[in-house]
Amino acid sequence: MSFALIDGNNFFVSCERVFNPRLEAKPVVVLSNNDGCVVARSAEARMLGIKMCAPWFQMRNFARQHGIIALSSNYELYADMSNRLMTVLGEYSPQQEIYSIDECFLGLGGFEHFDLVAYGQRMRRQVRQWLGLPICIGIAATKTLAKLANHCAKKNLAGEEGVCDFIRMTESERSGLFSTIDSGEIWGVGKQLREGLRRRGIVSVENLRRADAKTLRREFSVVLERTVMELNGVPCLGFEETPPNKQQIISSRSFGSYVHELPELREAVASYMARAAARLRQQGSLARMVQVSIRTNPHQPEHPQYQKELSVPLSAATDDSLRLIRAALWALERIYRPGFAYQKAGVALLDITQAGTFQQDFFSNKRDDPRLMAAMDRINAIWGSGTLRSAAEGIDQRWRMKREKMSPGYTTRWSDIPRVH
DNA sequence: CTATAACTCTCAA
DNA sequence: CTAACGTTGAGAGTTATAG
Repeated sequence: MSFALIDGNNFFVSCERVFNPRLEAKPVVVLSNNDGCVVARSAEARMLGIKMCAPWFQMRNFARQHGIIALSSNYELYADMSNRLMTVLGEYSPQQEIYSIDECFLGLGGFEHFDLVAYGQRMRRQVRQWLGLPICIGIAATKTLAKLANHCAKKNLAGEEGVCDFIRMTESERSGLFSTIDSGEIWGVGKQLREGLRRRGIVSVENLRRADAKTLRREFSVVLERTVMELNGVPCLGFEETPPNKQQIISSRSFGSYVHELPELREAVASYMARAAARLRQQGSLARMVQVSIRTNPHQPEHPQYQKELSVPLSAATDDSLRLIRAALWALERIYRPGFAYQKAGVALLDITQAGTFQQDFFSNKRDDPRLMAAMDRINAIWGSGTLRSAAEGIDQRWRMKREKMSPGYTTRWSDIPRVH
């Protein structure tokens, strides 16, 4: 068995460039929600030393000096481009695992007699021509190695023109290459683990690959043991073609500006819960627990800080937005304290079960009417989400996040398509 | 005491 | 111009609690 991992090159920036060629060859960054931090940067922006997750307001001046173009994130656009990308790539194998908005694995079992590098080049050309997006491709015997091969393709450490195939390399070529790569580049090795490994003299990918898996399991975790085996070509990670239902659904967001009063918080919490409940119904599940959290801005320690969350068990599992909103607001009332500048609120649906298999409420004869939610979901599907909503979500929604530099919905909104004069 | 629930930490994109 | 630092989810491991 072998795997390919296909990954978009600075995906969000590339999506923007497809529809705005003036961004080509310039330093461009895309910002997180609320125009907070850098979440994607073009090669030119990276060269200028812009770091991932850098708070935007701190680098405003630097950006102005160097002509860096910043854009708010336009998730509608990226999600739509992602769907197109995944559809095109899915044609290249009967097995596809969509891992994130810009990444997927393809199962290449039975493709061994192919020239896989040429196959990868074909994918690249087609995606470039059909969608205008640049991608890189890593090919190897396990998912962890395919991720690493993709990294090598991106950084031009090995392979040719954005395609890197470890299977085709000799053992000594791989050893040589792996000795030059830091362990932190490996999928599953984050900041903590990298530091722990370094203390034991394990610095490079090659060091880790040669280390004793059982010992590492004892000293770290079973996860690291699997990683080591995967690096040695032993597949430990399965293929997830159909993503399992979520076990928890979270909806949280920072506000456009601080919120002080309960009524505004109530609107936000109701809105977040409506979103979460819609996703719950989409996967055909019910939730038995609702959690609400609010907090001030932890980056301003000189201001009074407050952070609190509360979980509420429901007497019966439900997917009814109105019922879930009532529970969330009940929890919010209990954790709200006046006198603080709230920066963020969130809700979570927990203890999720499949619809139809749940325990009915012993103490209540009230039943949800599924027709109401079905009608609401259909109306919002046709006319846009939020068209029909609970009054608790509010009208003005002044707390909504800021996105001051957002590009148009080029592929999803007729009204946003620029006119040609 | 064990089994499970609840919570914390880490990682990822 | 102001003031200003993301979101979502999984899984492992640890601690608390119930019986």
